[in-house]
Amino acid sequence: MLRAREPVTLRSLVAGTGVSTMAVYTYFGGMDGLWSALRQEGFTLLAARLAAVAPSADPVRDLAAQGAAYVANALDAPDLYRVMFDADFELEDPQAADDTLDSLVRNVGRAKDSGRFRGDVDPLELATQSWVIGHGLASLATAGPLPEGALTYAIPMLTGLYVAAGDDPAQCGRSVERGWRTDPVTPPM
Amino acid sequence: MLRAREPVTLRSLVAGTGVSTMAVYTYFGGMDGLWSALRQEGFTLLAARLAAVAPSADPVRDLAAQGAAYVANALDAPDLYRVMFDADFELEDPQAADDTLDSLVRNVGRAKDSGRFRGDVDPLELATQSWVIGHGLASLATAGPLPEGALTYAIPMLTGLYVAAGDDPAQCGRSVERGWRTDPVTPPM
DNA sequence: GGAATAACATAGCAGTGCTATGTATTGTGG
DNA sequence: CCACAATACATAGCACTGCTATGTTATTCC
Repeated sequence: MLRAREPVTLRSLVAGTGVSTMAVYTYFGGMDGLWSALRQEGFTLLAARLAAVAPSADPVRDLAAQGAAYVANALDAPDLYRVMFDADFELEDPQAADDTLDSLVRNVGRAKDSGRFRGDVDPLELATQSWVIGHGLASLATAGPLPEGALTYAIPMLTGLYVAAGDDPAQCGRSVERGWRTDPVTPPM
Repeated sequence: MLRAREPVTLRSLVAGTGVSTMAVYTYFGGMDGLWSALRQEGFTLLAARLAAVAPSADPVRDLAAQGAAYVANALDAPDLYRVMFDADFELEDPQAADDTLDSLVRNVGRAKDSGRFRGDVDPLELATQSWVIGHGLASLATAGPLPEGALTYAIPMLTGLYVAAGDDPAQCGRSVERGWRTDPVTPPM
């Protein structure tokens, strides 16, 4: 994990590569393009990591496992995560950000189909709310104010959210707990 | 609301003031100190705004009203809000950040005392979880990816959180709804 | 195999935060 | 009341930043 936090400058980037500063302009069109490409890469990695959560017979567990994968992804590369949401949200490929949500939306749909969630639950809305919890935890944890242990707040928070969506409290608690405890593994490149 | 987002430079700051760049070093000790002072001011304003939420007879309503005040504060000055959580969390006066939470913690305690929340609820934990929801919404909304209307997700999310803490679902829904609809007013300076 | 095009390197520009130094201005002890 | 020390700034300049204009190769196409 990076700790030094020295500034990322154009000249420091090309220092060890034996290449000149112009290469950055050839491939990225400047520093803005480089940061943009980096954010894009961050969302691609995130989407891949969420997609790597193997679906089980329990869609609520899978939702919690994806939440754990989301937070773990942020903590594995906190600087990258912060860069992703630093600038105004203008990705040249917004599809990558949508893919992040889509895998959540699908699991909410599965939970509806299996009768765990009520029929009037909007999958996109509930997925977005799960995202808000994951981002809130990841953002505060990577920024500093939230202690590491507070990440387990995701368990009661997600449980409350999914119980409100219709799931049985006891069963939901077990599902979320098991999903959250799932050791998230970085997907192969 | 600021839209231009031109870079904040030392020379552009002192341009119209008839003062030289050295004044910034006399009063803030450099740009880092200036940004730090700006973050500090942001937390002071936020704490004042949360403290300005007048307590009612319904502590759950007050919690939701503080959530609304938190998000409104972020949306009134989105650039300031982002600066607050941009850098590593090193405030010269962490008390200002703690004050932000304390007013929430007190309302959770009131909800416990009135029997709305269970006795085993940890006020600091539940206040922190409310903060996570508020920050998640505010951060995603000010960064761009979340549409404006999604801020009302706070209502079902907070309701789910407080119902899980022991509140009656129907009563909690009414309290949170009323609290969230409270028009937040900027406190006098 | 000559020409057009891309992929770089070199050098330099305007602008950045910051500091060394100089110069008033203010407060203070006798 | 006044020499004097300390503060509050202004001026000039340094090292560094992202970026661009121009030159120099390499590659590709017909």
